[in-house]
Amino acid sequence: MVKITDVARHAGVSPSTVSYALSGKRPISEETRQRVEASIRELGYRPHAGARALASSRSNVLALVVPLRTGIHVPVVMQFAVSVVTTARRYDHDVLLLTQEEGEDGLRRVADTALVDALIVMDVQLHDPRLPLLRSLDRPSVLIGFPAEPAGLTCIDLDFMAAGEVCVERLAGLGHRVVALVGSPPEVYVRQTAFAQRVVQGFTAAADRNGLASSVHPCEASPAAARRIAEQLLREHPALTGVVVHNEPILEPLIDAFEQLGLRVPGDLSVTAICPDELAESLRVPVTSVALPSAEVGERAVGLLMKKLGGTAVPEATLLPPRLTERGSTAPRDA
Amino acid sequence: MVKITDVARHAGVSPSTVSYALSGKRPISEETRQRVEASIRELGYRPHAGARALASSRSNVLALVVPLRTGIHVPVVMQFAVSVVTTARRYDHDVLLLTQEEGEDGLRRVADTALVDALIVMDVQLHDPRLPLLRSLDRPSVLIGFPAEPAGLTCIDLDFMAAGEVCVERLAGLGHRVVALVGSPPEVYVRQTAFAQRVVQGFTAAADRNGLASSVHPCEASPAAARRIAEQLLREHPALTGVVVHNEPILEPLIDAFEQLGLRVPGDLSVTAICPDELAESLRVPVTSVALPSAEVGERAVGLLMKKLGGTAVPEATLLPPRLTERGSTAPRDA
DNA sequence: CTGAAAGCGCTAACAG
DNA sequence: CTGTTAGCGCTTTCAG
Repeated sequence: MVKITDVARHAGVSPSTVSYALSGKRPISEETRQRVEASIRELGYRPHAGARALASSRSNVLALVVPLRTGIHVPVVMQFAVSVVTTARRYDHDVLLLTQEEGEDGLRRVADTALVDALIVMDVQLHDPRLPLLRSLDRPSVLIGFPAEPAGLTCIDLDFMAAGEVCVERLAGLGHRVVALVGSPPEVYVRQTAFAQRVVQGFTAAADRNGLASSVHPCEASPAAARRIAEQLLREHPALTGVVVHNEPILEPLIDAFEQLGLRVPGDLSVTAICPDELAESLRVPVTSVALPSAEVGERAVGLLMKKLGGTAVPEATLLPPRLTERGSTAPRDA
Repeated sequence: MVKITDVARHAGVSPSTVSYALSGKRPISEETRQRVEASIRELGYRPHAGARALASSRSNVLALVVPLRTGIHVPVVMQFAVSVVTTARRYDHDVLLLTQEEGEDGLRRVADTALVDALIVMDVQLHDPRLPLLRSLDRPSVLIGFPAEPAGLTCIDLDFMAAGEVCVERLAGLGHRVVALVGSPPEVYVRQTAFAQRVVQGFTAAADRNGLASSVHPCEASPAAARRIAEQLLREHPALTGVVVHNEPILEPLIDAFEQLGLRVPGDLSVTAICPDELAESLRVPVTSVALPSAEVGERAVGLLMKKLGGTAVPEATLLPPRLTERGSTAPRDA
């Protein structure tokens, strides 16, 4: 293995000069830098990660805790993870993958052993058991999602309440008077996943504000459940003309079900969704939707972490404003 | 930070004794071990990962390279990743997440900097550009999937050829004489992803062997594409009564399309699939399928890596035999 | 702008 | 069964 002293000897400089040439933490004459870089290339030198971590007390690794629960949409998690890894690399960091299964012990372990410099935690619950730990850890963290008590933590997420509102406002603007929210599977609400509840809040508030009749319907992530919900909606809310869907897997089946029940989208029924743009675009009926910006959230989460690692203060809360894209699934209500 | 010398002093032993008590690499008297463990607990000692890696030249971290390409089924990747992480933890290892985007440089980087001890590479192509690198690396690796030239590498995967065969044999056994394979999206074949081609080989060979008329149809992963394929099949192969599907996202839409075209499953048409059991079970018509054992592959990949890290020789090729589960989508052909 | 040298915290000979 | 000690390879004072 070629080490820094080898490079130093080969370039005719001291090890510290090689180190500084690499880190840029002190000025190096252009000529010296050239020689050092040439030697590095020639010898194929790679600094030893462990040695570096030991000497600098920085591992340049971030922990990413991904959820395993049911009721979450896997592609979103994956997209987010990829975005975190890609962004971390831009900052010269790597990403250690942890599953939620590891729980608090896992977080403590990777933090206390200095395996990672900082943590990103996905799928935060309203009363997440990991919050006290994260607050007490000596390493910075960023949460994806907002708990009930976010004080002392750094959180980022789409503003789901505003997203729910925007969907309703859009439907109201098109003249719809009776709307329904088809939401995530029941267990998601039972677990008190913040984002799901926030959508409900926004949806309901905006409906009330606009004088719309509204109802909320959790829904399992299966086509059969979608069909049942569609039938139930038509039966119980015959005047319904606007639906907001916050449940990726059933988006297409639900629209299919409505059409099979004789309702045209958007002719008889306008549909808006909160989901990734790629999904909304790819459906048979492209759906007007508020984007779930996983990639952006991942990017910004890493950015926040880097600032914190650099000693810069960051806002405790970052709520990304909803961005609604008009597609083919919404239309004015028939007069 | 509490370090090993602190523990040693507190327990009245030497640092090496603490180290050995932790690693079990040499016998420690029961009494000493008790004292050491008590001190560790009391002081909340956690060995520094970097120091450990430097001194032992083992980071206890595995690299996992996940694919990003289109045409792969995300939940399978995720399930595999989770299985790798979970299994790695059982062996006291962690997992560093790399995206395929990083390419060969990324692999070389994490290997050469000693960030990881070993690598797991998913989505291996027939002529994967990373193969020479993996062969030359001084760290062990395991590939998920088989390239054209697997010599000198450790590979593991479901035996996709046998899987294709099993599906056909099953249909043949039920009396079906005309069968079709609805496969992965065209780009998957263009990329020469080994597993997709192997399914085709097995499918075709078994069909020929059994004297069945057969055809192969790559298919995009959209419901619309599924519909088109269904129509095309009925038009071009009116005698068709058996279908093998190797394309998760379209499994349900395809069956829907067949039924909307007037074909009952399994009454008029028997369907078998190669897909995760959870998917096959969850469909409206539970589908007879060969399981895609992501969890098992992940587990065994880690197991192989651990053996290699321990200096034990392992087989170059591990092909998991297909396991077909009978569900509601297959029936004997009408006489 | 550069060098010398003191660790970072742990492991693994070596010695007993 | 246990202790002593020499590194592992790098970063970062301190000194010039």
